[in-house]
Amino acid sequence: MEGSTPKSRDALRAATTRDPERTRAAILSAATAEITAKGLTGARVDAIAKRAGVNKRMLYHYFGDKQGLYLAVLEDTYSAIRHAEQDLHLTELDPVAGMRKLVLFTWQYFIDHPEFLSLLATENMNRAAYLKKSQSIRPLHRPLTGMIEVLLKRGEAEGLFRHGVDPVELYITIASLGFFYMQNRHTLSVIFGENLSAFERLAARGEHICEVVLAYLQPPEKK
Amino acid sequence: MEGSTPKSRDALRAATTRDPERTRAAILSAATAEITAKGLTGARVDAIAKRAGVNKRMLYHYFGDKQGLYLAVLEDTYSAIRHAEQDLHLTELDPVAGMRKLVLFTWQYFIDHPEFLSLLATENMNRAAYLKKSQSIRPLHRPLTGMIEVLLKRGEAEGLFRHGVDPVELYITIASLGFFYMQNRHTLSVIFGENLSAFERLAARGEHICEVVLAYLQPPEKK
Amino acid sequence: MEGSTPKSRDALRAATTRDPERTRAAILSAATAEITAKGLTGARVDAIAKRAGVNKRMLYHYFGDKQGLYLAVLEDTYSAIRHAEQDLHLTELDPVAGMRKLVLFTWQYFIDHPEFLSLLATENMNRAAYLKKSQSIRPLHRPLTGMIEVLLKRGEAEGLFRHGVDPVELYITIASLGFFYMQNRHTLSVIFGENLSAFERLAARGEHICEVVLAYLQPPEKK
Amino acid sequence: MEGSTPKSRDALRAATTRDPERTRAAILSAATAEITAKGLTGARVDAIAKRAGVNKRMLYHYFGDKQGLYLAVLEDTYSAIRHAEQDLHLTELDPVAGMRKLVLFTWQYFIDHPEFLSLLATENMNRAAYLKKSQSIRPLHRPLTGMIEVLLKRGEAEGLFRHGVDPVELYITIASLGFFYMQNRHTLSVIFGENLSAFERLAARGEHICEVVLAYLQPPEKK
DNA sequence: GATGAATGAGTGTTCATTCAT
DNA sequence: AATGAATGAACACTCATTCAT
Repeated sequence: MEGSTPKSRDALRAATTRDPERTRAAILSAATAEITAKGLTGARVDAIAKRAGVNKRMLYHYFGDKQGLYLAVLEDTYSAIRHAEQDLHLTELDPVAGMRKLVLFTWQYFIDHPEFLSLLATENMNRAAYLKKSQSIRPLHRPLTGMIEVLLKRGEAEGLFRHGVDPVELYITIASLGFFYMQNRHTLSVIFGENLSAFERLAARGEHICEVVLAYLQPPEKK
Repeated sequence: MEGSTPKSRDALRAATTRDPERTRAAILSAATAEITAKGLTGARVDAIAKRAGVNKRMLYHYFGDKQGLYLAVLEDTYSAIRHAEQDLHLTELDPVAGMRKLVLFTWQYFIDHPEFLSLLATENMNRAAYLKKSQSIRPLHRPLTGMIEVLLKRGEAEGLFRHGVDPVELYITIASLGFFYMQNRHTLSVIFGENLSAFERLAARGEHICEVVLAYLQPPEKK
Repeated sequence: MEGSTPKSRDALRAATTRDPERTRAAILSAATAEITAKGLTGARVDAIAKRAGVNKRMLYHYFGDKQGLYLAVLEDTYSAIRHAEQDLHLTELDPVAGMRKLVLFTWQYFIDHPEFLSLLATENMNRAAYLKKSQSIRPLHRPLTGMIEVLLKRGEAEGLFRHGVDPVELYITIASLGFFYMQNRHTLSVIFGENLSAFERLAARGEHICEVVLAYLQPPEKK
Repeated sequence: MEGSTPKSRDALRAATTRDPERTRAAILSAATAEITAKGLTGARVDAIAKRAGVNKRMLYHYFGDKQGLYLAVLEDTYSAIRHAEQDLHLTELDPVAGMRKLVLFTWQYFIDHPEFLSLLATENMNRAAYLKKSQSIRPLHRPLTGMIEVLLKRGEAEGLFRHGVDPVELYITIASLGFFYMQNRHTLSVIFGENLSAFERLAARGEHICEVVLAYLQPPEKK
């Protein structure tokens, strides 16, 4: 079972050369894979080291202990999605197009990054104990709400969106509709007797999410 | 660290009398608490036994092993929500009222039963491996989709709901909007700098969810 | 693995009727099977009870504890071979025929009763600790040496056997030649790459043992 | 109960230095003692570790698990006797002297190495399940039968031995006569009321075994 | 910077035995 | 006489972490 974890290309190079940067990256990548697959308590330090192709002692050298490594994984993972969002340049688009782009990007991101879903589940089982200790994560999120706020304000002014929508509440709704589906698709597929991971099913869900969000944003007076 | 886990009333009675029914229930209840708090790998068999106030050997007597106990918890937990839904008698209400009742019930259920959220997160990290083994869970879900289907059909006929809504997709959306919020409220509170667990915040979210769902269901021609 | 132990006919009757004699016999028979298959430490009290089709508590009722049960098995097993030997009525035969009959009987007994071999191995790993406690086993063996002594004396007087053969030493030799082969046939088959359990192989070994014993007994002056 | 198991000299050195070779040897030696004293199921991993003076975890580091350790003990023990036999250089002696040397060596080896007897008993209760998995044991035995074959052929040619003696059958007979006696001397001493472990008794048995084997080998025409 | 050996507290599980009915 | 629930000590094995080189 343990034997099947293949060394990544990073891992192979880390084993042969003395490249601290690469060693660190290999550990982080291996840790992300292990922890998101098995949870924090389920992940094994030995398995991470083997997967990274690195001596176990190195984990402690670079990250202090298992918890430090976990925190690094958490920060790294949050950072990735927030930076990807920045690259969307939503505020340069018109409100409806911008909102649609955000919704679809978010949905696609959850499809492409199951490790993000998994990590959040783990961290919330810990009641965000590690996240609270992080100095770097909180500031990452200001641009996100800012961006949504701009879109909402402009849409409101142009009569495209309803009044009084809370940007945080809205973002949570956007995330919910994709996150829950992707995270729980295994149990949902069983209880409903349908394969929710099928490609067409995912596309249909994306369209559904757009409809739900946009229907909600539509101003009532237009009806 | 965990020495303070208090014995429940069930536990105290199970310890003094020879009542298999009660012993089994005490174990199941303690296991649910432990597993939902720490995950399957994080939960400790010793802690479950101590919390239930029974000898550790009894867990194995009644449930075979830790995995068997986990499966029992899973079945028990799923059964509870599905039976509570049946008690709503939704099909006796008019479509909009029925839908609203389902949405609010679901939201309130997630607030009241954090163990349900937690357990689903755990099971999905296992890719539903245990759920797939259960014989009893699948049939539990037929009435749920049936109930929603009836509401949708009637609403559609009466011109209250849009056409072509998929009951499974809709239920997933209803669940998403509450589940994600409650499950991830710890991390969300940190990253957005707001206390999402506050009482008024929960009430507001409930109202928001209703609006989102009903806005989506509204037929486009009415707008 | 545990599921395959079938209840014997004794076991089935013991379960339905209140027949102490039969219950006791069923337990003894099940215990013999378990203990000789897995050794004293390897045998499980639960497995014995299940195999006997009897409540575990009954083992304690009839035999005190696991060790008492083991001692009963030991006495029962020794008693069986010694009584079978008595039934040979060796002293009524002429010396060579009598000796040959003893040798072949012993060999056949080991073939037919692997549990005897197994139990002796177990008891000798305990340095005969239980056997020493038994009151009934020692007296069982006087007829055996007596019988051999008679044969040797008569054979010696008739010039058929060499002088000064010690009956105990001779019996040990007779037993050795069959016992070792049967007890260790599994490892011997592996290390020598031959199937020592094959029917013809067993027959050949029986003839070989006879030859060895009789060659030894032949008086040197005859050569 | 077993608290008095003293640390061997190997064990004491292994505890103080970081010497993998010695640690491994100390574990193997301790395991041999424990397993041969109590059988595979009776042997305790904790007891082995304590006796070896190493941390329990090291057993798993070097040998995988208890079964792997047992297999190593088995291979090590078989290897020892087979190499000791090679050192006899039997084929350089005349047939009768060579055979006598083999017989007496075998007898003395069983006296000196009770662990060999015990281990074979254990392995045969397992129906040689572990031995069958070993890659290294089978080849060890070819020289033994080869050696005996040479002696038999030469003895036959010189008219000293009878025709048609099977080397495997003969070796089993030689081993039987000593093995059974040593392995079962505890029960035999009880049932026959004699101390079969007494020094003079062992010497007498050695002489008896030689007589039996050589009497069998003597050609019939000489009689 | 990097390694493999070493540790002690703990993991799920099993044991022979006893209790209450 | 017979049963199934209940027990506590022990079982093989694993964990994150540290030491010596």
